[in-house]
Amino acid sequence: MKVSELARLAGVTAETVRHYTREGLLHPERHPKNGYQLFGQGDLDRLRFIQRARTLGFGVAEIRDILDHADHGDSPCPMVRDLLASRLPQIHERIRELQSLAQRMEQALAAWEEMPDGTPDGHSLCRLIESFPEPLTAGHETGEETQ
Amino acid sequence: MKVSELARLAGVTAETVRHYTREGLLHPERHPKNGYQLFGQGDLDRLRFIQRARTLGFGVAEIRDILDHADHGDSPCPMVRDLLASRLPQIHERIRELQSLAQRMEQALAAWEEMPDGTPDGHSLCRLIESFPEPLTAGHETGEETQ
DNA sequence: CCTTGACCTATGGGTAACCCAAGGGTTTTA
DNA sequence: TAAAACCCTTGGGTTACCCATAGGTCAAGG
Repeated sequence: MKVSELARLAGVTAETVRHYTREGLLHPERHPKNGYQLFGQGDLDRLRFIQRARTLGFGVAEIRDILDHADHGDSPCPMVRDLLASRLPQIHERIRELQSLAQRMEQALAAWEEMPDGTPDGHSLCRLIESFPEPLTAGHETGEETQ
Repeated sequence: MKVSELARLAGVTAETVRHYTREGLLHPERHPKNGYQLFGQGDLDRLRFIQRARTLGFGVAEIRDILDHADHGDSPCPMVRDLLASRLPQIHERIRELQSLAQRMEQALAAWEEMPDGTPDGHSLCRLIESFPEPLTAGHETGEETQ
């Protein structure tokens, strides 16, 4: 099958399939005449594996390593377990950060209700933000907010 | 003060200060002789405001809009409130996703313990992942309460 | 005076996992 | 046979920065 059909069967875009192929997760054959990528049933299984691994938080490069191991006949399970175990605390940390963020947002919205309406003064920027606690400038602990 | 001093006072890197300046969040003067960026106390306040807004989940472009409004004498508070209100459900959704992810990871690690050890067969990739449910393109599986 | 080292500048490339547009070839279908 | 539909590759965009490079500037010491 060709790119679009594989993509449709797996529920992703054709671009995603091409992306995985570029990144070395899929190894389609090429039609000798027109250069089209040709996938088989195994590639569909492989793509579904990729999707499940993604939902488990694995990155594309990690999944490539896992698949490479498996392609060499090695069991990737120990690698998978180690990756899972090392990532899990980070996920929990991220959850805590987001819960804290949600709490701050709700707090801000609640505070808004009780404030002198409008507060259209150019002096202050926005009390809702200005009155918020410092983001812990001094301590600088682990907890970069990026994504 | 110069870039590094402002950065140090706010607890960020000089690169971050330059980044915000490039993105139009800060408007330092320029030393006419050497072109150095010159910041004042107001810029420190502004930078702290930016930091607080970031911890509330605002993006750099949004903060620029907020600051621009304020610079024009308009109260940015309605904008802030709307942004907050529209983003909050997404944060909660993201939390749910991550909790589901953590749960799947823990489930996988627990399943590992009970499996026939090693399972070093090249046929299957990794049962821990293969036996997992489909990503469910648009659904909430075994959800969990947050709050 | 001159060098060293710390600081400044602008530019460009990298990150993660894709999405999208452009330009051009191929296959299918009406 | 010609348009519709699909394929290819290349390159640029997304977020919020970080880092490397090359070169200009400044304070202090020898």
